Amino acid sequence: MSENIEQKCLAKGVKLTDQRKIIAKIMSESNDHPDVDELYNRVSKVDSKISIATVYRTVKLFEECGILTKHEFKGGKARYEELNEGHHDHLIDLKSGEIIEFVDEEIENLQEKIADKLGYRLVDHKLELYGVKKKP
Amino acid sequence: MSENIEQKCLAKGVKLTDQRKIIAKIMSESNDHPDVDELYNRVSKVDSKISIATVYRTVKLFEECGILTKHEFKGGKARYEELNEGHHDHLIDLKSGEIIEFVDEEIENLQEKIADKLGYRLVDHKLELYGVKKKP
DNA sequence: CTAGCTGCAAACAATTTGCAACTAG
DNA sequence: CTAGTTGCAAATTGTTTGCAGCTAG
Repeated sequence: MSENIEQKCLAKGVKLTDQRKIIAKIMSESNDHPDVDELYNRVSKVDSKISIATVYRTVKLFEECGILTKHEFKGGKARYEELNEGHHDHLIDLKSGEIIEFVDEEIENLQEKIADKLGYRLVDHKLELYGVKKKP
Repeated sequence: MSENIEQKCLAKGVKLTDQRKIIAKIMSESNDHPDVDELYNRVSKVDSKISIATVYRTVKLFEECGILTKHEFKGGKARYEELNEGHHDHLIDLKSGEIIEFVDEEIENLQEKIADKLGYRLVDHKLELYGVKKKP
């Protein structure tokens, strides 16, 4: 089964401080995509002494360890989400700001094919759809 | 044929000042995707008195008028490019930073289909591929 | 122990804004 | 004429960093 964030830190030789444990816990419990400010708010409720600098540092560290991914959606601050095995893309509701995750095999393959055709090996990609809810 | 930037401004009732004309001209002559700083450099060569604030303001105005599009590629400043009828996406060479434009009907359709399936009308999207050149 | 972490406040980088003087229409 | 624009410098916003003290392993 999928190991949790603390186990991943252990595996990477990353020191597990109290503040990191708290940030890790909050992130694994979050089903949305909080920005650093929001994450800082949530973290502060558990330990009000944690500084925002630590949150920034931790979030970057976790990203480098492959524990979190960073999203830079349109015109805003960076948002983070836990990185689990299943890759997915995002559809952002322009009215509400809600973020819907989706997976589509076909589109993944197509991207590989395009990169290949252009003479590149695909390393990473970003697909974001922006839309508004349809009337039924 | 496609109208030029100045015509578009006229049509939108946007006042055409000297600085806007210069910025418009530079942008239509640019085949790359300059960030504001780079654009400011190019513009300064024509009129060294134009301030960077004006460049920021103009670029935002032009974006709102549908004259330019803004790209926020990974971890950098915003880059701009003229918006012509032909939509395209980008592949970014992670080694050189080079940006390759491409069009793929199939992927465009697929995106519509996905949004639709999720109950949304697609308003905009962003697809960026990040890759490295393949050895032949 | 000690390499690595933390909080704090100051530093940065990109972008925005208030204001008084100017200019396109 | 006058609403809108500009240049300047100061202000904001998101993020990073130097440093002295603290802590996990």
